[in-house]
Amino acid sequence: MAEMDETDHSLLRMLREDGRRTFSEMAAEVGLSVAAVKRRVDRMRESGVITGFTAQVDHAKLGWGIEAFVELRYAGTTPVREIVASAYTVQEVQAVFTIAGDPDALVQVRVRDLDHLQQVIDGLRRSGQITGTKTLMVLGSWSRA
Amino acid sequence: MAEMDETDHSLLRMLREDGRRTFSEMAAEVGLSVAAVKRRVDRMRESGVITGFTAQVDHAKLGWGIEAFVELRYAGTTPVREIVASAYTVQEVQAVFTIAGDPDALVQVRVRDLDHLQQVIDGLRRSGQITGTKTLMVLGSWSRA
DNA sequence: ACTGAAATCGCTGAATT
DNA sequence: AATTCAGCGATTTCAGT
Repeated sequence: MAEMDETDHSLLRMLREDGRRTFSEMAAEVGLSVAAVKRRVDRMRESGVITGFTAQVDHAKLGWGIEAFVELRYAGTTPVREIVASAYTVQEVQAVFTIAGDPDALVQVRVRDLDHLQQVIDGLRRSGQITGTKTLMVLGSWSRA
Repeated sequence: MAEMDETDHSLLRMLREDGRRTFSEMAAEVGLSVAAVKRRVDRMRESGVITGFTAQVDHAKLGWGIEAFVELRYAGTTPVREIVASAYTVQEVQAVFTIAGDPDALVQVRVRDLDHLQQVIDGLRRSGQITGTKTLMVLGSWSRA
């Protein structure tokens, strides 16, 4: 677990709110020099606390308006790495969570329309030793990020 | 739905891979001038395709090592906005997805340990007209981000 | 819509305390 | 571990095409 003081937490919060905020802006806000802020952010990257930076995208604006979670149940003999690997081969899969208990995995997918969702679910069913699925269609989502 | 050409998609892909990539780098890669690239990225922000930029964080390195999804079922009379609002009052909630059918909502939480998880689930149960919960503990996760 | 140039502003590393 | 400073590179705006 990384050593982080209050200033580091402030910088991290600022970068989560706006990943392109400049070192100068942040330096003014925390009351340090630009070089000191850069050093701290570099350190958070090196220690692995910050794993990267990314643009946040409104997928609906790109015509991928449908989001769903698919609960997957696998045959008892399926190893975890195979569960993940098989789900991941489906391009529309955004994230895979392996789960303790039932279901075995929760897969987040993003698709253009319901036909497309049907195809993706079929793809998931074909991609491993799957014994059952349950699809949770997302009506709305709110994220703290 | 926003009008995006192939160049826009390339720029968007680059910014999803590294949200702090410079305009100069991207300009070299797509074969346009820096000013043209800036104009396109500005346009994607204005049109809402890009909603922001953020730092990606390894929460386990900060001591928040446990992730879970909690399926929530509400009393039939509960309006959606109240479902979201009540779940959101719990600080450890990372995201709320309202769902068509059963369950009514899927809530992603991040906590320090199992005691903490217990408290968060109790908090969720208290925060609205909840008739049932089911917790899915995440063992591992892989994201395309 | 893109280019190129000019001015501004921010980043980076080295020397210093 | 923070500061200051100097050199360099990136951003931003604008006139021209």
